[in-house]
Amino acid sequence: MNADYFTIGTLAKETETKIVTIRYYESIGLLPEPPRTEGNYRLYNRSHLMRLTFIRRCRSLGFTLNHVRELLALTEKQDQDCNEVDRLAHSHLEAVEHKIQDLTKLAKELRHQINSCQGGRIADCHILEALSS
Amino acid sequence: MNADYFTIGTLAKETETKIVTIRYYESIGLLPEPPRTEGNYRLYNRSHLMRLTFIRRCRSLGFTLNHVRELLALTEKQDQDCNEVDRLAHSHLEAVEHKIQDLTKLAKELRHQINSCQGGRIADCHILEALSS
DNA sequence: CTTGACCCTATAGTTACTATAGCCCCCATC
DNA sequence: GATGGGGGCTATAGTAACTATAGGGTCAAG
Repeated sequence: MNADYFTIGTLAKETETKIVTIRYYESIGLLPEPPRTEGNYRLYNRSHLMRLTFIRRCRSLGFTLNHVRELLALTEKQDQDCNEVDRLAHSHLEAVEHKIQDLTKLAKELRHQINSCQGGRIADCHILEALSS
Repeated sequence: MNADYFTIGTLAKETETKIVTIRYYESIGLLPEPPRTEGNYRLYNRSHLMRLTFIRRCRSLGFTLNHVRELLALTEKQDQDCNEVDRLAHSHLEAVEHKIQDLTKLAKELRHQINSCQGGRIADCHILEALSS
């Protein structure tokens, strides 16, 4: 057994993902089928770890699995004609920048609310207003 | 009929939400039951619009409906003792700041990729690396 | 050689929608 | 005032992205 390989439980812990979710991603082709041990255990390496970490972060940022698939495809389309890649990257960048803007507004209001708490009571809360206009 | 009130179709268009999704939010108590016309049509106003806009933005930012429920509750807990509110606001702020960091990294790599496209071919892509460490 | 932690497949359940069926309201127009 | 088309209503079933459970095999430690 190579020290560079690890089982699904380790991968799950490192990425804070449920084991069943990892197998689910494999079943829908988002993660490649890894090699197996003689006892039929899946064996993962660093590249699986990176790919899964990427997927999980994207999911927590509100991208759908199809979005993630596209982003991963961008990675794999190196050294190819890039009109399509460019178009996709632009559209994803726009979405990402919009999300950053929204989150920045939300963070500002949360900080405001935390500051308002100094006196023991909440004065005025604009969390809803931050993202509702 | 007051001009300040509008039907579910209008609300759906304004918030880019499916009509069925609005009714679903009502059914799980995330949106209040609106008044009805004599013909049993739901009638919404600006406050419904704001609340739904907030919910939809939060969802697109990767918060679960339970997170959204908590954030909305923060808004409604004005003038109450604020230990709990403060704790929640801090924890949400932390999550939001983390999301901003991740998105900023992703945006940087997307911009890099877009620039690489100048020559007609993609040189090196680090989108995956941006969110996998 | 058994025990306990971990892995396997397969299937059913949950969350957050989304689509469809079958019917009602409203109002413009014939 | 009948009628037809664009909405709205409820109720139920289906989809996406997980999550839990059952029933069983693997493997290192004692």
